Amino acid sequence: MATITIVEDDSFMREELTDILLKAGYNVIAISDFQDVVTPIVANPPDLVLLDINLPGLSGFDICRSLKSKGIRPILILTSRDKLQDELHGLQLGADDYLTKPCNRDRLLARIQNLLRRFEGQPDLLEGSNFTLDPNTFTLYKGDQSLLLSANEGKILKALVQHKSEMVSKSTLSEHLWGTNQYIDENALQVNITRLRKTLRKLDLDDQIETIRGQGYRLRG
Amino acid sequence: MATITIVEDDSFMREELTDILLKAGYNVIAISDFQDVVTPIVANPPDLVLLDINLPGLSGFDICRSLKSKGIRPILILTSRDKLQDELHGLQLGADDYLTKPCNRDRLLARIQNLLRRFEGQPDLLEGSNFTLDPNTFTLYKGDQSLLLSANEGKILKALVQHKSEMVSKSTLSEHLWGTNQYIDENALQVNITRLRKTLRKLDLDDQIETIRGQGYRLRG
DNA sequence: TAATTTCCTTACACCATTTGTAAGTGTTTT
DNA sequence: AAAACACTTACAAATGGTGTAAGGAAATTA
Repeated sequence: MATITIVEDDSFMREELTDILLKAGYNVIAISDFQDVVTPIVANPPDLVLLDINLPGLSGFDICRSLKSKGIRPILILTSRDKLQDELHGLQLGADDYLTKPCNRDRLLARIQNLLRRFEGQPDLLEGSNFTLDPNTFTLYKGDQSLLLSANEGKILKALVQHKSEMVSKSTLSEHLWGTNQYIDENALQVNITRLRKTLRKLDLDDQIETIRGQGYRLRG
Repeated sequence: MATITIVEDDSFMREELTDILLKAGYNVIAISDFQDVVTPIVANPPDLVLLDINLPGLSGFDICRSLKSKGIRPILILTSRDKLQDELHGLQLGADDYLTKPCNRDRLLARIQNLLRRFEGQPDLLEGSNFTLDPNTFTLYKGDQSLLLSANEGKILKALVQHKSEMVSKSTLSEHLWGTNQYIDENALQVNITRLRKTLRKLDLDDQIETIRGQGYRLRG
């Protein structure tokens, strides 16, 4: 069974987490000395690290990246601040998922299960019918060629690929581009579609995006 | 012992590779049906894939990315074309290393050993004393902040971090920036150093780069 | 067919970023 | 004090991304 290391300074929280995980059948190592968190973890690499980002006097973010640079993954971040910013920063690199405290038991276990499953082999490439998209860097691949999409192109194509072969409404695409209900001229979307099509053509990807009149767009394949 | 899957259409080559790997103590699965390469590999994921990029009628690059999107890694590419371009493309995403045919036995085994060691946990973040650098995306991390460096800034910092606390000569840095012996005004390097320092200061990283008069620069720490 | 709606494309202007050059100032060494 | 070296600032050019506008193309409807 998988081993999970807990890094959490609040002793009550730490024991509760330990209890939950033990009962769920995981091996648990709880760190209680915060002088040097990284080396003991590296010395005995677990299958997952549960990391409180708010440690007294320490930067959880630095610990997170330090662990990752040593190959320790996945890392699930615990945070009491429920500000979106921090979560994004945590995910931006190093962390693989986050959770806000106080956390529901089932939710916690679900996330952990998810990460463990996912990290038996890590994917994170989206496959179209004729191409592959890295949704993080917006790099487009086909055969031995590759291409960096612009932000707008990437957002559109990502949305389309995620709804593989299903129609994506214009308003949905607008949200992906400019956020919810930030209304921009509808033509702006059209222009960006045109530009994406043009870019796709550079890799001989013609006729990938089908337009559904009055509704939205759809990826062919 | 680790399992290695071989994808190679030339039967002579395939048997030779199989032989070498078996004698080295690996479990070997050799694919001989090239109708659908990906699914059998996904069904039985090996610890490493040895992939000939020149398959008749197939795009080895597509296979490569398809495998990676399914979480199959590492992938070591075999190529008979010794063009640098292809190798770079192979590495750009999906492949984790490459090898040109015909290949030396010891070299092959060394590469494989390397990859297997590396992929027990994958790092690829460079750690400075106060910061972390992703040398691929040139993203700079410190605490909960991050920052995208420009190409020049990234190249310089990468070179400095790689020679942690050792001096890096101006000519070496020039090579990292503009390639070997492409002489550009020495002042250009100074300017780029200034810019990097300024950027570092945005994350409160002051006095990171020490100048060694008449010689070059050095990372403090 | 004609009118209307919807979509596509091109050109334009604006902005932000990156970068080498140049010139002047500061600092160290001799 | 002079020379050598390093630092900084400003400038201009190039590049790329973006929304807007306007006109043409295509599909739909009457």
